[in-house]
Amino acid sequence: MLTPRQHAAYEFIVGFIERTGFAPSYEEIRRHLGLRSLNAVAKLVVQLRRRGALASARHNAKRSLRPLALRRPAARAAAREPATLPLLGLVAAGRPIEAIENPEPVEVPASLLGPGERYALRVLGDSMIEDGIRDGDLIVVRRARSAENGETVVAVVDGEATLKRFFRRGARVELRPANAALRATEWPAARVEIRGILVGLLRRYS
Amino acid sequence: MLTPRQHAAYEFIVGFIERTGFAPSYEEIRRHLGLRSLNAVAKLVVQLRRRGALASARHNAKRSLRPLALRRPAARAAAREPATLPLLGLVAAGRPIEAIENPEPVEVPASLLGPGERYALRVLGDSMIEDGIRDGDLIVVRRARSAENGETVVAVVDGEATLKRFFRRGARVELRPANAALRATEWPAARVEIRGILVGLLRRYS
DNA sequence: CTTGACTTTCACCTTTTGTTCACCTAAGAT
DNA sequence: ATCTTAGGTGAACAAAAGGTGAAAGTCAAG
Repeated sequence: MLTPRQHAAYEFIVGFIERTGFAPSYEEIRRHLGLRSLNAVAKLVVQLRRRGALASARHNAKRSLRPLALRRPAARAAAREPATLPLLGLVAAGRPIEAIENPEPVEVPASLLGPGERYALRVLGDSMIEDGIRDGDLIVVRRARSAENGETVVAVVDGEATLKRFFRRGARVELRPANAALRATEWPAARVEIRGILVGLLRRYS
Repeated sequence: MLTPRQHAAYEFIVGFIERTGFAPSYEEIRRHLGLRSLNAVAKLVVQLRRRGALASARHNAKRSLRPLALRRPAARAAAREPATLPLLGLVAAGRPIEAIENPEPVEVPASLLGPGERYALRVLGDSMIEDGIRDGDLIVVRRARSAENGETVVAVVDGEATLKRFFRRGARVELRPANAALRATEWPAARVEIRGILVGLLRRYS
């Protein structure tokens, strides 16, 4: 549970993101809360992370505050059945691989469901390893045709499906892997077809 | 079930959270109940926790009162429910944190179930980030008292729960984080109590 | 390579708040 | 009658949370 101060900070951050599409800087939070020291903001952010209200981010990543869904139970729908999504194929990594059309159903928890059409993919390779997405993971994707900067998307370029972070650069689009060994690629926006946005991940250790 | 006094306190707490989004302090409860001593509040809170109306919290955590769904048994018999596991608490990272009692259920897909008793924990911090386990992830753990070398375990050392890779070194045990910024620790085997082995992971992007 | 915009950290201080100790009262249960 | 449990009073305490100011560290873009 948050303290009033933390709550105020959290509300501001969430609201800010909703209004502007990007996260506030510490300075902006400081001003809004009427503080004098950035350290106070930093400490609040630490608390919010500790309490699971904000996701932790790459060190020093700017404007990277991201609310972590601490969603309230929501009017639980009627008799729920174990929900399944179609496993549409493999999404790659270093070397993109085509998606196959062989929808085998996989069960996912309701917490990974939500508005919009969703499907599952198996991750192949290590291109997103620094974002904690590993070879063999099952990802849940919400079907979408556009994305916000920084979101992780399933995109098809020249018939090859990849999982990358999405950044719009004017008329071009950057697809950035989370792997220091790989380069970001940039394409004319028209050549990149977004197929969905990453919303969940399932991993099994055997 | 609850005594009238307990009920009054509980109602106030729940209402307060609904109104403000955060939990009341003991002082605020005291005022509302017309008490003079904080100790009276403390005792009521203890009762409410004992009776499963409130979740237990970290020692000294401020404004951490959290109502626990007092779900009545309902007809949960035959109806095939999505499988759930108890969310037993937080497992840390840099700074280990206590487990909570009074687990709340979280739904997991059948693929993460299997032989043995299993439970869920919320990951806090980045100690295992290089293994793709991130802050806020939900992990599924199979209860076990021993582990094989290299397995990722939930272990308790001196009352602190951590998530680490396990290695046996003769009479000692090495607990190795997956984070270059952190050091592996080594302990006499007797001091390390293994609580379970990591078998699954669930992440949600918001 | 430098700059500017940001995030982190350090040292140190104040306030808020949960916990505990000793002791008291009333109402049932044994 | 007395033991146990729920509720209370009041005071003291320790830890967590919240802050100030300044400095250092990072990273992407120019």
